[in-house]
Amino acid sequence: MNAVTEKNLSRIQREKRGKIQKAALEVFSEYGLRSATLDKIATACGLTKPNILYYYSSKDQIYFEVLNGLLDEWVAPLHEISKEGEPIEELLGYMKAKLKMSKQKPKESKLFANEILHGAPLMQNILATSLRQTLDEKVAVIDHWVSEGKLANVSGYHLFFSIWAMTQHYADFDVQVKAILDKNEDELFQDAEEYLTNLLLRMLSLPSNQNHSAEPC
Amino acid sequence: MNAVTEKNLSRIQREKRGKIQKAALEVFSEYGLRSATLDKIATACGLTKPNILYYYSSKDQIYFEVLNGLLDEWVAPLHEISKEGEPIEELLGYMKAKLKMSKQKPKESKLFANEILHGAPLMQNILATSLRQTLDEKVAVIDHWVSEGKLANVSGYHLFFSIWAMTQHYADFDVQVKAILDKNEDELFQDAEEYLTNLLLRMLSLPSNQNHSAEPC
DNA sequence: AGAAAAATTGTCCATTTGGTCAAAAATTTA
DNA sequence: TAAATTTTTGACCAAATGGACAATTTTTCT
Repeated sequence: MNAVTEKNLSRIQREKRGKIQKAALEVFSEYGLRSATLDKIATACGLTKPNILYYYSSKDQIYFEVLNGLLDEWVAPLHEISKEGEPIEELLGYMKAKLKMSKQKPKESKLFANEILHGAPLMQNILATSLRQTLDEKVAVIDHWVSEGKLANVSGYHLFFSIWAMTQHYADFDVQVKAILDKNEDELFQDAEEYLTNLLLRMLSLPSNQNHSAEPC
Repeated sequence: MNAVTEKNLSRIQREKRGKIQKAALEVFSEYGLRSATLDKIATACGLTKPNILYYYSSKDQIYFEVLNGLLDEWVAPLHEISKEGEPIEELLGYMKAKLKMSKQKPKESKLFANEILHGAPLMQNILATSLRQTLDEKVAVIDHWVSEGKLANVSGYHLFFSIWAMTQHYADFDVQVKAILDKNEDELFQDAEEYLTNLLLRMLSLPSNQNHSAEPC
């Protein structure tokens, strides 16, 4: 019949599952898996608790679905790093993409942060296989750039760790950031981007000659 | 009578409260406030649940005491930054102190991270007053160094954010880091320190002349 | 030692919460 | 329109859990 609709779900099913997932993201990202209650999710999406359980078999399953549904999107910017591109440009672009996600998707960021913070019981496998493999590839690209003399000599792994840490910090610890800085969000992220751009430029540029022009003394 | 013992607690009280706090740190840092149960804490310290409630009036109070008991220690390295010292040395020292804490006190780091991640309901006040004030002072020091030409021109606030983010990342997201890198902890933190030292050196050194010696072309 | 105070515990309770289920309501299909 | 199917819900249950409390044991003090 309706082989076109994704996963063969009826209109109602797609709508309701969507509502539930959206509400679940709100609640899980704010409270974490355990503190989030089905009642909170139910209230947030205007359904009753048994109705939610008609669409998902358990609270854990909702959590799993939400987490998994966001995973690809979350890792996507990493795939955009191109071996063919200009090294520093590529890495600056990656940082900016991650920072943009922190600004526009803080709930998602917090959801992942919370999951990893508590041992990543549902993701450890993915981290150690899929993410690790992707990262290994990108680190190889960085090593290549370094060996070609297009990039200062840095550890690719730690470079990625620090980009993750610094960009996600503005989402995950926004309460702290906002307790210290009064700026509005636009200003804040503008400043952050400027700061991080400068940081990466200094970090990644070759020490002797900035840019490409070697200018002998 | 025993006016010397801190807070006038008996030997037994000091011992038991210590045990409870230690166990509570384990459990709270692993599970978070809500998922942690008094039974888990009781098991972890070898006491019964009612016995714990003899020393602390509620689970929330235990959490509050643990968090507060660690706060001073947590912020301490910030106070060590001296206006009189050599700027880059001071900031490298701060980074190293924070990194050392991530290595030696990952549970504490996770406890704070979790608290802030979920809106810092018990700390927002402290963040916005005490921490903010201390940080303002230290940022003023950095601005002073910058204006004196002893440091590259960077935003002090964002510099601190990035140092916090990068160092605490190795504790808070250790599961992810370890899923990606096989190194043992000593190696890992050794590499991290090297990487971060390099990063800060490049970030903070004045662009034209490294070190202090201006060597005209 | 004996009394007083402190510490410990077994038992119990109320609330929260994930989940069940049968019945009712709404929707789709024939 | 009537039957079949899907969706929704009110009522209910069992387990988990924070906490109360009286009784008992241990420690301290005189």
